[in-house]
Amino acid sequence: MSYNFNEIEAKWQEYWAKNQTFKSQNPGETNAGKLGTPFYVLDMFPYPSGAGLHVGHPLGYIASDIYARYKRHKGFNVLHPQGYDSFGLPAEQYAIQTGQHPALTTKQNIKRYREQLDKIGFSFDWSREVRTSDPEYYKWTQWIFLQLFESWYDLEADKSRVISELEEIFSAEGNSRINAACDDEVEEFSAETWNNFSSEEKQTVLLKYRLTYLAETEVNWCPQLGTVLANDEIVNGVSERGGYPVVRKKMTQWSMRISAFSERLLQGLDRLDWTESLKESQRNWIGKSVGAHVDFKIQDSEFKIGAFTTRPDTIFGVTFMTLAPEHELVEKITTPQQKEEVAAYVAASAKRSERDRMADVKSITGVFTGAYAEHPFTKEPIPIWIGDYVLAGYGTGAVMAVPCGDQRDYDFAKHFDIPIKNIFQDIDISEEAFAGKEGTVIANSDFLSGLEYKEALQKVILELEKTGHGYGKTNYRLRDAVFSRQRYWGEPFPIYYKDGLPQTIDAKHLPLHLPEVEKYLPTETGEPPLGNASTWAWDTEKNEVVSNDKINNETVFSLELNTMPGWAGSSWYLFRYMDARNNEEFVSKEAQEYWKNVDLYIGGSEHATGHLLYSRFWTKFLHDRGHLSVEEPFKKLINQGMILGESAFIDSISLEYALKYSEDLSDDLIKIADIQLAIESHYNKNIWVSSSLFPEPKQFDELLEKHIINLKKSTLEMCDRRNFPIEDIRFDVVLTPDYYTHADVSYVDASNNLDIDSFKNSQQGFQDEFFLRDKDGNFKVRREIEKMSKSKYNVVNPDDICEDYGADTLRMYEMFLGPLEQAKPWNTAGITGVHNFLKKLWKLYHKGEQFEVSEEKASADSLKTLHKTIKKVTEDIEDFSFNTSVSTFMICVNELAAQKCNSREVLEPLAVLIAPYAPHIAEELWQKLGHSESIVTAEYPVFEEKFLVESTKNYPISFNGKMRFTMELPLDMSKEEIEKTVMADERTQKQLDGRTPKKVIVVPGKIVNIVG
RNA sequence: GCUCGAGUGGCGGAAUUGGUAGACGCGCUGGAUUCAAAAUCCAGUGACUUAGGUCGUGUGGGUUCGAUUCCCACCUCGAGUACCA
Repeated sequence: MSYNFNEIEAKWQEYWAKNQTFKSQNPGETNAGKLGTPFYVLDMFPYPSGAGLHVGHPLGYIASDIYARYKRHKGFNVLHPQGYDSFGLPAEQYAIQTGQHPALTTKQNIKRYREQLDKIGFSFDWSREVRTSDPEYYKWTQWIFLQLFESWYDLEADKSRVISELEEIFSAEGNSRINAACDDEVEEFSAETWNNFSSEEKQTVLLKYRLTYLAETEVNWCPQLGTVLANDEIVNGVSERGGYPVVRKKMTQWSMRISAFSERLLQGLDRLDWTESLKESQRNWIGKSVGAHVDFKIQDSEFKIGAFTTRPDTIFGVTFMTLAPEHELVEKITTPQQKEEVAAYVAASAKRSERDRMADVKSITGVFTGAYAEHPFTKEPIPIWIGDYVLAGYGTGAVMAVPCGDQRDYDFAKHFDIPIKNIFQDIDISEEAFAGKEGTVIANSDFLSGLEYKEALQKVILELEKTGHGYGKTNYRLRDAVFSRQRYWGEPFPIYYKDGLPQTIDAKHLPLHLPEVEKYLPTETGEPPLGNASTWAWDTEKNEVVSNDKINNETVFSLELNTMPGWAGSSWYLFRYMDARNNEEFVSKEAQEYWKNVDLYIGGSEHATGHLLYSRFWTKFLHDRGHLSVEEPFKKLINQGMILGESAFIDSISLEYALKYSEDLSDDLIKIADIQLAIESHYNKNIWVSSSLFPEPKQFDELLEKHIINLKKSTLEMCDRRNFPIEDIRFDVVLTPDYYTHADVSYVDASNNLDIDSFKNSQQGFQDEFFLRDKDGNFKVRREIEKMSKSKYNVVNPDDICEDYGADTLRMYEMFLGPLEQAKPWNTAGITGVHNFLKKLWKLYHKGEQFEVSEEKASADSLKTLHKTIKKVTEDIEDFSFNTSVSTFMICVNELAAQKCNSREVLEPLAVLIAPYAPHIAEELWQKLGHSESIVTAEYPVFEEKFLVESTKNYPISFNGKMRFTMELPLDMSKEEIEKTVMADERTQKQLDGRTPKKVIVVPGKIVNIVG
């Protein structure tokens, strides 16, 4: 019986679905037997795009599936769910173009995804599937939003607390003593003032403390997408999705006070088993810097400028200050003489997009305000400048410039001829600034002179605090995250507005369903798409959504028009899987305490500063508020490398031919033009050239010549027809590489030959073009590695691989390609090797067409092969080194085949061992071996050292470190005896050629090295 | 610029603690089988070579009896980040 993979795979996929083989039990749910230790394996949430899965997507899913299946064999109660991050931009963009409801598109895409996933044989527990766009799911996303709204951050206790406790504190002692995370411009008030506040005033103040708050902020506005974007959604100054320009704009937006968690998010990294590079990205993103805040009084003014610096020890080197153009004091302090120049500069820099600013980091621009600050210690006047190298969003938006110690300040000072004061002992700063810290001695600095960096740092902070000019401060680059999106396809906020202030809809009335709209575009007045909904008002008496015309601002109010961003739903989904159908809570306490958090998370590194940071933030928050027992969502995380596509390119050349006539005809321009036009219309097509012709110009010329002869012939014929004197026409043919284009890889075979006919028929515009083949009659494409994408025509579909080779082959081949974390190109060339291996495996259990397994004792060799394999494969799985375990299986099967082993004693454990990798074939063999239950929970084979014990070792004998020959020696032989035996060997004597060795190194069980 | 990775045959890659460099697979070469092809099986396959050897893991140095592995300097490529005071 041959290995009929299509039949086997369909059979077992149906069996698993029917028997719910991978359904995991929560405590209390189970009726039979004891649950194993819980183990949670999760893949990063897929967005179901219209393009479907390509072979790159399942890489991580296969790895996690192998691990999940392995853990089941080891007796764990494994939670391995899957679902869809189904809100998002692409479905909405598609809706705008086609009018099709994004819910419909999303549903179709999910269906396609599911079909593709099922074909690969994943062991997902589909009974727990979630979709973020499902009201039963987003009800809880809205609920979490309400919890955030009802919370503030106590920096003293380093913990989120419920907002009513803050109100109590305010009414007892005001806000002067409380250390809470809040907006910058909160004013101090006493308990008395607070208690006399109106309800509106109180709400306005509280909004500045809530963990999600409404405030006018500088946002990244993307006009093409019609929405704001978070910092992590912008790549190189353009939108991550679509690549559209992004500009700065002030807008009233919901934000998340993630900055309050900066330190905890940073510290928590040390306890996570994540890759160092990923942790490093998060550290950089959080961007902690320790230094001081220094206040500079402005001369002849009531204002002062606060500046953050990491080098307060260099304060005596300050020779100017620079403000960001957006800084609020700019307008107030600029002197009348400078007003015009400053206004022009501010206006100009406001117009520059983020991208322009990034593209142009080299040119130094700035303008003097005319105002002077006062040095806190020397009381000397310091000129205040503005410059756009200072970012409004970082620190206070003001820099105390120390040109001798900071290169940007140095360059700025040089450019505008501002003095540079050297405050470093024995350091030359005539060419560039000196940024060194350790070992530097401060000079020229009053009470800091003669001190080393560290001492100076401590002393100056002490002095600043003593004189009230500043204090030690830690700054973070991490900004609060903008949470509003001016889009349709997202979670609606459970918020309505009363007198311009946001009011929450009580949790018991959730979910607040996404309304239907006619159009998915912004309204004519520029409001978000929800502004198109006619039934989008909240009736506070009936507690339901009612028609907009009922709005009276007494009992019926207008609802929030923004929706939540994509990361809302994905920041907590891991907990929903634990208890996916719970209608009372987002997750039950028991279920969460049982599963805790994700033990193994596999996904791409592109989520480093988005999803992975936001979900850590929400987990910490929900933990603080007592809803979760854990503080981190993902214990161990592995980034799978991207599978790249091998694009196929075809190149075209153009023939430039000049027609030259004899003198007397040369001025007959009309006729020349006529001829040229005729030639061009005749040869008005691209000439595509096989890439095999490029490296060999001779062959190329030869082939081309034929072509040119035809060209000449037809030209001459034409001249003849038109009564043109042809004798004097000369052709100058010049070849120039013209342009290239992608050819769909599905028309290219493994040897890079293009199936020209199929290609011409499928891709528009090539029907009449000319393809120049090489002398073997082939047309070869040029290959190049690129990201796998539909637009590059290099997508390989996993369904096709499953069809041709089977899912088991696909699974093993993807693992065999190389280390999981490494990016690698997809190349089908090697897939036959893996497929042949599975065929060989199948054959071990068969004799001819018959299944046949012997009940006799296996040979010592076969048992050794088996146990060697158990050992290596188990170690490899634990290390996530799946590529080497595939090799190990190949070696195992090759050896067993050579040993002619067909003993049940070996073949039965082997089937279990390979089941995580190739589950379908393993199930089939398991059934043939006589088992009625699925192999999925079969016990994992136990490694026994005794089968590997050897009595001899084939010692490599090296001379000066180079291996020359090997010698079989007993392992229990002593060092001295080994040396004696080796020295006595004639090959040793031959190598030595009469010399006496200086030294003989014997490492028993390892090596012998003879020196001399 | 900074941070983190990585450089090994024709290709993907292996060598887990410093101990036989190139496992395993692809490709290629030769052979068996076949009318033929596919499939399958067997053998070979780092380079050079005077056939004894010599060289060989990005480059140059170092430590060591012994280095792909450890240390120093440099080069190249990839990823992330970018005026962060």
